[in-house]
This record gives sequence, C-alpha cells and structure tokens, in this order.
Amino acid sequence: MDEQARIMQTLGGVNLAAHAVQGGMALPPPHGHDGTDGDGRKQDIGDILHQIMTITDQSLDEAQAKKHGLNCHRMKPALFSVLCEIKEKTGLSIRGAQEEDPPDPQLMRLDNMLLAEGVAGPEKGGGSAAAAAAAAASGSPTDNSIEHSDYRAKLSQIRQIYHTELEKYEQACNEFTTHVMNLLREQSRTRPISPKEIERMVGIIHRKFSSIQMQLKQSTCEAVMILRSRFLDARRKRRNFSKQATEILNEYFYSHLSNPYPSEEAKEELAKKCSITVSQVSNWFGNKRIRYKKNIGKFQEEANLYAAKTAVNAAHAVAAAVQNSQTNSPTTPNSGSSGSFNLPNSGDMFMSMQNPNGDSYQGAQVGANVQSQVDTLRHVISQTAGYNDPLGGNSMYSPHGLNANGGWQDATTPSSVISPTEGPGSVHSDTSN
DNA sequence: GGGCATGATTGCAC
DNA sequence: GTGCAATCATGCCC
Repeated sequence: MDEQARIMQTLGGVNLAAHAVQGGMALPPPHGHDGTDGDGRKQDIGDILHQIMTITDQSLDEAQAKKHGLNCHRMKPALFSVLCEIKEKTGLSIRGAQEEDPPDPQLMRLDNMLLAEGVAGPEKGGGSAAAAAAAAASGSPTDNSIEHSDYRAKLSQIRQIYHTELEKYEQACNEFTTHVMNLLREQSRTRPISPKEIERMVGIIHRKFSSIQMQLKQSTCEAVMILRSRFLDARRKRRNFSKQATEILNEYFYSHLSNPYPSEEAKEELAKKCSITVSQVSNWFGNKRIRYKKNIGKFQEEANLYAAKTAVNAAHAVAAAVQNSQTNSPTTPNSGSSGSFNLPNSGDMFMSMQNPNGDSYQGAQVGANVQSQVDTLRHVISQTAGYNDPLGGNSMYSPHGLNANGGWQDATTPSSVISPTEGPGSVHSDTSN
C-alpha cells in the first residue's frame, strides 16, 4: 500500500498532493494543512487505490456501491486527470503516431479491379465492356451475344452478392463501433479513457473490419477471374465459320494461290467481311496453306470451282470495263459483284478486277486490266476445260505455285511486304502468273 | 459411334 | 512476329 502511494506520488513527475484532495466516502477526513498532514494524504490516496484494486474481489452489489462511492469521491477528478496525463505520456501517444497507415496497395489493386470489372462502383451494365471486348475477339456474333448475356448475368450475380455482403459487413462494423464507443464512454466515468483512445479503438475496429472486407473483395475478384476464364474457355471452343466466311476466304486463297499470304490490311478486311478476328484469318490461312500443300490433288477440284467463280466475276468485270472504256466514262464504273474485295494497296490483281470502284481505275489502266482478266479467263479455261494456253502462262490454279522445296514460289515476298506504291495489276498479281 | 473436316494451339525455326 | 508442322479438340455427316 505504501508502495502504491509512493508510485502515485512520483509517477511521471506528477504531484498528486498538489491537487485538492479533501474528504470523501468512507475515507477518513483529511488532516490539517501543516507538514504533519503529508502522511495522512498519502494514506488517503492509498485507501482509494486499495479500494479500486480490490473492487473486483467483492460482490456485484458491493462493487456497484463502491463504484458509485468512488465516482462521487472528491478526489476522483484529480486522480482521473492524473491517470489521463500518465496515459498520454506513456505508450499510447507513441502507438497513436504509428497508426497512420498508408493505404494498402493490395486493397487498392482489388478496388481498382472490382471497379474495372463493374462489380464495385456504379453499375454500368455489369461488366458489359469486358464482355463486349471478349465478344469482339470471338468468331460467331450470334453465339457471342448468348455468351455475352450469360457472362453479364453471372457478373451481375457476383455484383449483387458482393454488395449484399459488403452492406452486411458495414452494418456490423457500425453496430459494433457504436457498441464499443458506448461501452468506452460508460467506462470513461470510472477509468481514464480519453476521446483519443476511443478514436483509436474505433480505428482498430475499422481496420479489423476492413481486413474482412479485403477478404470479401479478394473472393469476389477470384470469382470474377473464374467467370472470365470460363467465358474465355467457352470462346476457345471451336465453331465452324459460316459458309459465306469460308467462301470469302477460299476465294481469296485460290485467287492468290501463287502467294497466299494476305497482308495485314487484307487480313483485316477479310476479318471484317467474314465477321471473324484477324488471328482467325491468320489461322485459317495457315491451316489452308499446309493442308493444300499436303493434299493438292484433293484441293484441285475446290480450286477449279473457285477459279470458275472468279472467272465469271472477271468476265463481268471485263464486260463492264469494256463498256466503260467505250463510253469513256471511268467515273461511273459498275458496282462490284458480291464478295468482291476493296483492299487498299494490296497489290493484288484480283482486287483490281473485283473492284472497279477503285480510284485508280482510269484510262490506260483499263486496257491493262482487261488484258489481265482475259489472261485469267484463259488460265481458268485451261484448268477447267483443257484450254492450252498458247502464251505459256502459269496455270493459276495449279500446284505450280509451289516450289520444289514445298514452299510457295514467291513466299519470300508475301503481299504483306509488297510496296504500297504498287498499284492494282502489278507484277505481284496472282492472276498475272 | 466412327471417320473426316476444320478451327485452335503448341513448339520450333527463322 | 510470322509461318510451318504436328497435334488437339470439336463439329458434322454417315
């Protein structure tokens, strides 16, 4: 007990005796003001402390009564302020300084991701942007719309669950915080709890709940990732291209048989026309080249078919060109036939034939085009009806496009590297081979 | 269900 | 990065 008094008197340099300490509860009244009262005051404080220390050893009723007595004790405010002062000067203030945490980068990442996926933040169609982007890279527009809506529905479910759970957590956090604050305020009547400490406690609670929230966000992110991967897997499922798309690709392939390497621009145009992606066009040409090379005999029939088709188109173009040259009205060319291409700078004769709308379709060039198209017809007829080309031109739809090494003769100079300055009907034209 | 067709993927070379 | 070759996986037809 003396020890307690000694501690209280010296702790933190606070002189308890300086405070007005008089009378109270069941304590003996203070002694006089002379020097002899020193021991008495010490005894007084010691008694209070003793009561505080032993309050838990007593029954509830007794404790309540003593608690009330202590609350009403005249020394209580002084003792209270001293204890507050001590608390301020000890670890609390140090800890308080350390609690200013920077924003958690992981949490920020999660928040950003949830925002980007349309899970967090205002609803913007439930991640339609992500789904649309994925759909754009897919092959079949009809199936995409189904997958798209499916993806959106599932993402919407995730969003709903996320917000419900988040709301629950926030509600629980608020309730718990209020409860703890009330408790601390209540306790602050009997023990020194500064507003700063309450604030700190609220901070701790919020941090605990944010770590739970982070787990929720993490789980949501994982769910979105799984959904996405499933969606992408679904896209990976093979689907045959439409007949029209295959026809367009075949037409291009067989009309460029001597050099079936479409330029990037041509690929893009083909992709657009076929409603597939550029990489799908690349895949298609890769597969086609290898399979054609492996089994030329089998593809010969197909080649002839497309050759005949091309010839018909060419014939129409020739007729139109002749008519145009006769009437000398190059500014009013015939419209292109269905399935024609309009690929800028491709350097392919096929294009110039099929695209009489081109700006370059003028004057002297008309004659050259007509001649090329006539040649094409000759080659086609030679393949389909045994026409013997008296000019000794290459057979357009024969395997002659392949060299002895199994590669295409001009495969080293694919159309992708043809100079853009070359106009239609250039020497790289397949039909001129 | 089996066989073929075909789009996609992978590993390699350049 | 592109193309080739092999292979896988799925769709389609019988």
